[in-house]
Amino acid sequence: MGIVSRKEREKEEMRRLILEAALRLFREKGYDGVSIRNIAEAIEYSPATIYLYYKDKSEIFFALQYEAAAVKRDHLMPVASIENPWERLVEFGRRYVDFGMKHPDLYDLLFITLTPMDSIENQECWQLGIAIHAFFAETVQACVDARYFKSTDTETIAYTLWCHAHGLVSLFIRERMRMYPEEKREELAKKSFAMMVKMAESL
Amino acid sequence: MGIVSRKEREKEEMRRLILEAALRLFREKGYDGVSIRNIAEAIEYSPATIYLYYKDKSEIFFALQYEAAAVKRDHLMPVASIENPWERLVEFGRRYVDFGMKHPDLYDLLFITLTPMDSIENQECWQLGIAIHAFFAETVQACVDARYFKSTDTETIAYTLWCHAHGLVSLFIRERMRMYPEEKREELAKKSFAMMVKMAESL
DNA sequence: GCATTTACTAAACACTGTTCATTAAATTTG
DNA sequence: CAAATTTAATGAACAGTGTTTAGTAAATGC
Repeated sequence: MGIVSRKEREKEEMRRLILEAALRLFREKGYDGVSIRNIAEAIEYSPATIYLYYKDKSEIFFALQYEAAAVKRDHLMPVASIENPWERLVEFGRRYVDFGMKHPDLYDLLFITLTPMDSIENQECWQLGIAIHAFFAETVQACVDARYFKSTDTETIAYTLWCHAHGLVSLFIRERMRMYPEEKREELAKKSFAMMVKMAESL
Repeated sequence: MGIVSRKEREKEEMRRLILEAALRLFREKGYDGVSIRNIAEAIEYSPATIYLYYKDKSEIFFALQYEAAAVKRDHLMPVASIENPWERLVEFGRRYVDFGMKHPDLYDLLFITLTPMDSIENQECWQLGIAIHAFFAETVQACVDARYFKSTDTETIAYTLWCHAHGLVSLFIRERMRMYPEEKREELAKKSFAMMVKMAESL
């Protein structure tokens, strides 16, 4: 292997170094709480060096959002092997909520953060997200096809289920459950999920 | 009226001036997109003057969050006059979603923004929010008492309904419905609300 | 009229994202 | 091998941020 490929490898290593430092810092202090200077300090390089590997702060954000989408995919896609569409759907939902609770910063990155959403459609992370959503929509369609619901409005069913799951996770991780005592919050979330499953059964 | 009361009045007018400029700017550019200097420029005072009326930027945020909660209360509380608890609940939900769609920045302020939530329990805005939530919980309780649901787990029912409504609004205003064509999004939201009402009927 | 309080601000401090000229090292060329 | 060139990294700067402080000028109290 010539020096060209070594250079490329080193460049890739540097990008990883930046990304890992950024992810760790973002998890600790949030996107706005971390500066390029903080990241540079963490990897013991000058701030200007970061700009040799990423165009700006938002590009680091996009790269991390892709990582987050990949973690989410690995967390959810195992349910693809479940034959029964209804069981597959329920397990998908359970894992979606579980992902949000276990990785609040990644969930935030994917579904709440507003930052630079302008050209997101062109980003890899978006493509990955679309693919996972498509799998979800197909699973709902499979349930409709197998007459698991009275309604046949697949799109609305899928969206309604997503709304509930997203509301569940985002109220939790954005600290809007303070009217419930800390130790009851997770239990309430579990009960609500179960209730939604029951409601969906008679949908 | 002595000059003391005039001074107080002037102080109050100044606070209003700051708040109105801040609210307008926050709506246009978001909390992070607006600087103290921007607000100062808008009201034609120096940045330091702002600090004579508000301790820091987060106090302006709290004041605005209180205004937002008041707008929300005015938008929702008229339903208190609806006698039938189920009709009251449905109308409350409709207006909750409507408030979020009509005032995305206020909704954001109340239910999504993370900013300085540390000591929020002591803030007026939180008390107001708690009161509105309590009214919602009481309405659900009234429905349970009147046997509108099979389930009697009031807390979980209320929370589940809230999750769905919040998910609906927050996915919309945080731009996570891009997989649906722009012109279909609001219709989908309406359909989903209707579906949730139907589901709740058979809860 | 003079002392005091009030209202306000210019300037500074320590940050931020980002750019650019410069340096030092690695690589290619003669 | 030495000279020329490309590459990698940075120090310093620019324009912005939230916030504090010292100082001024006007309004008020005596």
